[in-house]
Amino acid sequence: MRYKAGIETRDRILGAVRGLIAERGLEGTTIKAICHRASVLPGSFYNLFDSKEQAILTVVREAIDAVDPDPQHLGTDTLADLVEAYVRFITTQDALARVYIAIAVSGSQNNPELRGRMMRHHENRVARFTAAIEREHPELDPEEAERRAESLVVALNGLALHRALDPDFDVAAHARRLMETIRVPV
Amino acid sequence: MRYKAGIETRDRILGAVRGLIAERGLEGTTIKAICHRASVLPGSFYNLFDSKEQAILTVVREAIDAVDPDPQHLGTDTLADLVEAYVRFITTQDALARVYIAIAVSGSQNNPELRGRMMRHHENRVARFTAAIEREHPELDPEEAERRAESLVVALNGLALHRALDPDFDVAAHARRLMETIRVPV
DNA sequence: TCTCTATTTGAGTGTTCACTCTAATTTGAG
DNA sequence: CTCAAATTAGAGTGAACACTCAAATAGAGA
Repeated sequence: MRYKAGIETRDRILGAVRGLIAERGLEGTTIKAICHRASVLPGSFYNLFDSKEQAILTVVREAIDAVDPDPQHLGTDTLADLVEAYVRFITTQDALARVYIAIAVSGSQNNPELRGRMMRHHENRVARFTAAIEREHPELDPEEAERRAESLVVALNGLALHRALDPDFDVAAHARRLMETIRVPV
Repeated sequence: MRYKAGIETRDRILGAVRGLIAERGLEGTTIKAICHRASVLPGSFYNLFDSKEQAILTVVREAIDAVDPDPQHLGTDTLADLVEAYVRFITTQDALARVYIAIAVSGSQNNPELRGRMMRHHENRVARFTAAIEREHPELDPEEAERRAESLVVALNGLALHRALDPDFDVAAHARRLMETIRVPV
């Protein structure tokens, strides 16, 4: 992939994967479908990617990164920012959110590398939430702050899960409720 | 299926499906694997089931029912009972819990019947939780009780989701924390 | 322009999948 | 004991899958 054409094709393929995951789920994302949508033949696909899984993981990585509103870890975002970013992710990128959950449940089972990646992502997220909570509630014991952060993150994932089942589920309202529990005195 | 042999074979097949889903997930639950584990040939399988999906759905129905500790709806279980039953389900039947989540995410997408079933199940569960909360906290506005019930149920599903990713996750402890938020004054 | 290599072509490979079909065997009610 | 129906045997079907490969083409540095 050193010529312009190759880069363009790669982009087209990743776009196709994104779209297919969104519209037909992981199951419907076959090589044939990807190639058709990207106007490419299997040979070209395998000239640019080692496997179908690699292409999908590239897109999944995007999904995981999309959860994070402050990739540079400036440590300035509020709890509300973090929650809002996740709610936006769930509601506007629900296909990617679905993939995120699907990977968490089935993909991580027999794929230690992927499981490790998801776990690290979770821990980073909890750390970000913990820091925000500590900044806003200095009166809280740091350990208690972390416990609340983890509870919140896990509960937010529950919202994503339920939203996958029910498109009318009011994620934002429930997220607001969850956030309020952080303020409860010890 | 009118002879004893047929009934036994059916049980053996369902046991195989249960075990395979537990150990290898939905993806690993193929006809070949089912038949091998149940010591049966494809012809026998299709003499008793119309399709692979039918056999899997039978097992999934079990999983859904297993969540419910009081099938007769006597209306006597406490909130702690309901939460504990779900925690036990998540921790001891984690394979079924995984299936439950997997179905919720991917199965419900293009299967309206299944989606309807899951939605009804969710609503029933929320109703049960609401009733328990109202019994224990008569001071709460009924609508507020229902909102808290739904938040709790959805958050509990988040615990199930995270437990699928991390087998060491302390579901019981987090469930206890979640339950405490119910007691928070308005 | 020449040349090397990236890229594309598209038929083809081997595997796995869910499922079928016919013939043989077993079952149990009458 | 009989016999119709239930059950089992197991090879076989066609489709879909991810992936490969040798040959053709196109692009960029020399």
